[in-house]
Amino acid sequence: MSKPTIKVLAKELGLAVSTVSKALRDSHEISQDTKDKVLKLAAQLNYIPNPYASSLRRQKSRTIAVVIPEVADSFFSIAINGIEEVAREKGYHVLIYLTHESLERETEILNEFKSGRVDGLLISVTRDTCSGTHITEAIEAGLPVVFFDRMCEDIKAARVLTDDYESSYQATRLLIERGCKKPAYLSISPNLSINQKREAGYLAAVNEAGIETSQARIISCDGPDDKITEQILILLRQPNRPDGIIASVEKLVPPVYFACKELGINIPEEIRLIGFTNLTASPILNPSLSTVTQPAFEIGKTAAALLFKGIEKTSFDLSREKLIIPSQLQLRDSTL
Amino acid sequence: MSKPTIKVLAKELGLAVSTVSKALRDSHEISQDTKDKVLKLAAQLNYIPNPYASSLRRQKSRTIAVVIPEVADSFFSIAINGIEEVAREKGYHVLIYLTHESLERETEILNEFKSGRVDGLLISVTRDTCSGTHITEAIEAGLPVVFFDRMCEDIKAARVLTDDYESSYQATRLLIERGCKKPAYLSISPNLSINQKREAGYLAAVNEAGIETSQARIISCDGPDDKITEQILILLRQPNRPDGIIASVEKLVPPVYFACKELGINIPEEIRLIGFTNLTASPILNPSLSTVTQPAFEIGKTAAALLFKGIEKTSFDLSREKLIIPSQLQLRDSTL
DNA sequence: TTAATTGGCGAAAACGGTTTCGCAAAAAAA
DNA sequence: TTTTTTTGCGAAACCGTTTTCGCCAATTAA
Repeated sequence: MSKPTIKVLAKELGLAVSTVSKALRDSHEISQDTKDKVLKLAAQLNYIPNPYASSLRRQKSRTIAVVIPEVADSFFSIAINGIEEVAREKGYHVLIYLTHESLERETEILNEFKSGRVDGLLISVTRDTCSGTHITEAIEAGLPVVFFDRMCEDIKAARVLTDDYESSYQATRLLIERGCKKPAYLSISPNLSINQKREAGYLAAVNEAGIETSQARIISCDGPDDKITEQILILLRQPNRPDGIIASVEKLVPPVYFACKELGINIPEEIRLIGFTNLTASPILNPSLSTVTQPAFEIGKTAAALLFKGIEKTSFDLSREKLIIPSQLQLRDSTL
Repeated sequence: MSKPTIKVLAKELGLAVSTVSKALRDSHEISQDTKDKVLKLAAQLNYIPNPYASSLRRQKSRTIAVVIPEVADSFFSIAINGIEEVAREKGYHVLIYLTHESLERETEILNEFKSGRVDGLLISVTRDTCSGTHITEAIEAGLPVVFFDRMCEDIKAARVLTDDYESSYQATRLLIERGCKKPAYLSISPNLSINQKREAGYLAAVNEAGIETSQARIISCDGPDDKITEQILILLRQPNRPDGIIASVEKLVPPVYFACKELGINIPEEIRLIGFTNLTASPILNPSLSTVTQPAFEIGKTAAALLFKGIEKTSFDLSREKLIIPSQLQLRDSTL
């Protein structure tokens, strides 16, 4: 029993294929009577239209792409959750692509989209992306694009972000209020949009508090992931080590804990810590971690909803949209 | 500059579309000379073949589907990493679908695949799946299917699993060796394949040690996620409370920590704990958590590789394949 | 030398839907 | 009544590839 096509439906009912097609799409040209018959037989044979035939003719795929650096990260996986939810409601399918921070891969992937494989794109860029032209090319080729979280400042496209500057400012202020005189800011990728804003927020708070630049450190933990702990150890072994740390991405949180444990530095007594993370485990860390929690699910949902608006209403100018969903500061024992 | 099709290439070069198509696919019927010309122009115009036209004609999509209960879970997100890696190598695209443990959704999704949208399926089933026929139907319709992690025992299909029985047995033995007289096993979904094996492994170890059934408890934490902690509190408030806990899924780990903290029960002095989880935060929990760590990445990679073997070699009988990749016991402070 | 083969290419028919257009009959308007 | 409009449907083109044939010329075998 091979898959029934629209042709066999037509033959079975003594109708033309065009009639069947219209009946299935509930066209007004077809009588209710005929529609009923067609629908009935279609249900009976469990007819499922071939999506590729439809895509070819209609020049749309009912598919969107999600391009992200990494999926094994609480922020991105939760965001995907939000994206999938609205895609499903809309009857769209979701293709997923991981760049692993490789601009080259990202470029390849985006280039492929010029073929019309997807109707829209949700992207959180690599840390090296802003030098490329692949995204603007895709946009110019007519692909609706929404940045979420990580974006390129100078590309005119929709974006759904969180309040990186503000939340980083608040996090830094918190450390200072709790008594930190030498708060340090840890990052991974200096030129990433979100990092620049978080860094700026940190600096604003530090300057406002009148902390000398010599005491305010911005440490960029580049290099391979397994070397991060070493870099933090070096930082914490300095005689004039920081008494507060902002871990600006999730990945930096475990290394900070490791380093403190190794050096016998007590959190929060000797060093206060706050991290940008959505880890569910934050409350059960030792000590429990104060976090800047991003609205990952909402960002995913909102970005997807925006994208669909752009896909469905061509009159809608997607590129003007800039949505900010605030993060939340959750205070726990690491900043007592 | 609209997208160049094979037709414009043909016209530009004064060739037939069939010739161009064959040249692009490096057919032996075409002279090297012609191929060079075609390839050159194609590169120049950045020609990307329309995937849907190709899919329609060839009746294959170069796309696979990944159907999982949830993506915001360290096991599944890491597994996706492995899957995406091999899909990319093979030039395949990856569609992702989340069931959120709903059998109904899963059925809808699988039904859609009868249309030929995907060439293969990687699935980790919901906790209610085994009652349905949707998977066997898909297989019978000719879709290559590989189960990974969660599967249905009685469906004849390929599977890539970890050694749930054995690792649970070892974990339980560890608790007993460290002195636990009353180890309890916590689960979420009793009828899930992986749970049954883990439960069996637990029981084997418990029986082997001669622990009375009255002291060996299997607690099923059903109900909504936010009630889990309450159920564990009830368990731990019993006068004859357990002195060891196996948290058989990641989701149970935080509630156990919460409950112990609330009741002032010390881990590991008063109760030892081991969890099935891939959380990167395990080493920095309070106390650090001993885990059964599943080879999530390898499972994803292996399952995908197997699937592609089934897709590419029709002679290969996928359904006989059963691969087991062992988990690792990582001992930390929660079982000292 | 002629016959058989090979190499290189083009015409056209798929793949399975969608959409445009045309046509007849029925209904409404004149 | 005739004319116009509406209703319901079918024929055929089309989306962009792939693939099967068939053809002619050039090469090889007989």
